[in-house]
Amino acid sequence: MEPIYLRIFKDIETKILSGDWRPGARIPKEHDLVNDYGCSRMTVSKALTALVERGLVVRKRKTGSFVASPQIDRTVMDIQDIGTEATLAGYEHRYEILTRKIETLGPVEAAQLHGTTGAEILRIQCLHIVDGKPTAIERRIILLDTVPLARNESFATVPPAKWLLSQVPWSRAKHVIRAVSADATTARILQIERGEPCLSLIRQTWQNDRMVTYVEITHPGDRFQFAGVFHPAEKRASRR
Amino acid sequence: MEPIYLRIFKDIETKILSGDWRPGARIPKEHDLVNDYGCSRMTVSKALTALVERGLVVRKRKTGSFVASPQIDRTVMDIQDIGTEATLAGYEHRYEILTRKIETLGPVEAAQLHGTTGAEILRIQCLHIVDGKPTAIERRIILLDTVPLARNESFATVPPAKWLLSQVPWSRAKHVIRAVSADATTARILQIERGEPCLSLIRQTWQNDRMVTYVEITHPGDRFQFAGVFHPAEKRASRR
DNA sequence: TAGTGGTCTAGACCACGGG
DNA sequence: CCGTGGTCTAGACCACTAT
Repeated sequence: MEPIYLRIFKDIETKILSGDWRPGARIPKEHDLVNDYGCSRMTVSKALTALVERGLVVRKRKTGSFVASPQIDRTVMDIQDIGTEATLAGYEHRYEILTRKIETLGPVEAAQLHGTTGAEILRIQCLHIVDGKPTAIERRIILLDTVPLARNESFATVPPAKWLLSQVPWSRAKHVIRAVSADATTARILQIERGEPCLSLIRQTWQNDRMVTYVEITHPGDRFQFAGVFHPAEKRASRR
Repeated sequence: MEPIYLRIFKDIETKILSGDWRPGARIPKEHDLVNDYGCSRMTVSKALTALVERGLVVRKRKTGSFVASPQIDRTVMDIQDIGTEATLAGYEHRYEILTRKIETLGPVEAAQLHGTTGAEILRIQCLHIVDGKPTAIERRIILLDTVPLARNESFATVPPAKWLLSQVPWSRAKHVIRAVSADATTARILQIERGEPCLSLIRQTWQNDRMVTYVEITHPGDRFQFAGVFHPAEKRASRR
């Protein structure tokens, strides 16, 4: 027999992960959940505590409990949004859209991303400039089937990463970090020498087994690093 | 007034982090803690649940609760022990000690590591070979003040990372990941061209504000990457 | 002030697993 | 078997904060 608190936990988790309950939405008050499930308030509380710990829920006295805002990377390392990060670190940040076009996914890429050949995608390239220096190239694919609203979004004012966070309620992500050589194009855009080492972060994101986005962010090796302080189970990380 | 469960949590946490209770040690049974703190069993249980969640404690029915084994990186990414990882991935792994000598920490390095000039250290260089190919150079400093037993350890059979995990009960760690160019020495040892991109992981570890070790692990960019799948708050990560 | 979550109790029954 | 943790109750009082 499955524990009641786990059933409550899973029910709410499902509602949130599926996007049924959007970030900021109100979660039934504890008293109501007690009635719904016919259990004691401690049991409800245990489920909600676990949801808070999982980062899906925030609780506020007097006002109630709410669906938290998605923070895919909080568990790993905070590379979610170069702009926000740079600002926090006290640097000026801006970005330019280099290209933006709608295509269909070719067979090679489809295989590489475990996606579907022919799926309609939005392909974007951005250059991020921090403190006046080119700091990252962002090469991104957004699956228009999963995020149809992207079709009409120019990304002129809101960076793709930030915009996506507001559109897709909660996600699963895969990260790969590599060291690569700058190819000719990359070198020119980042204003470095060809062959210089670059730090490459690839992130692929899904919601409910539907791919949301695939992005490769390439940083000059000498202008970027990932850093984090951790004591076990305190998950904050930062980058410089 | 601090909640009782938090007080219990902190008391036990302190005992474990300080090394007072070693990994595997028995934690007082819930009934005893109920008596010690004069509270109900639910309150004790709440504290223990939080300790499990933090990774400091494991609980077993009938047998009791115990101090967990330290797993510094479980919260971040599993790069703790190249040998174990390689074996898990199905590759053959061996390593060679290149140098091993006792020195004192010079002023430059001391400043860099926020350590004390003149502190006695053990300096080790290892080469890790996975699947027959040089895969990582490990350049490590161990503070002999903090880990005196290292003085007599040859590391001929047990890699430094693994040995340290067994010696230092629990730690705080800082990680930095960078892309760097292979210098002449590194290139020769890793059998790559000079200037080729390498992935560098630096990890500095403390126990109770005393530095334990500082290590830089340098991988050829084309033979190594960090990868992880995460859905928020499920912290498993792996590397290939 | 009133509504909400935060904590706590003093029991209870059950599930698991070592002897 | 029986000791241990796993879960649960039906209340209770308190702390915080929006109104």
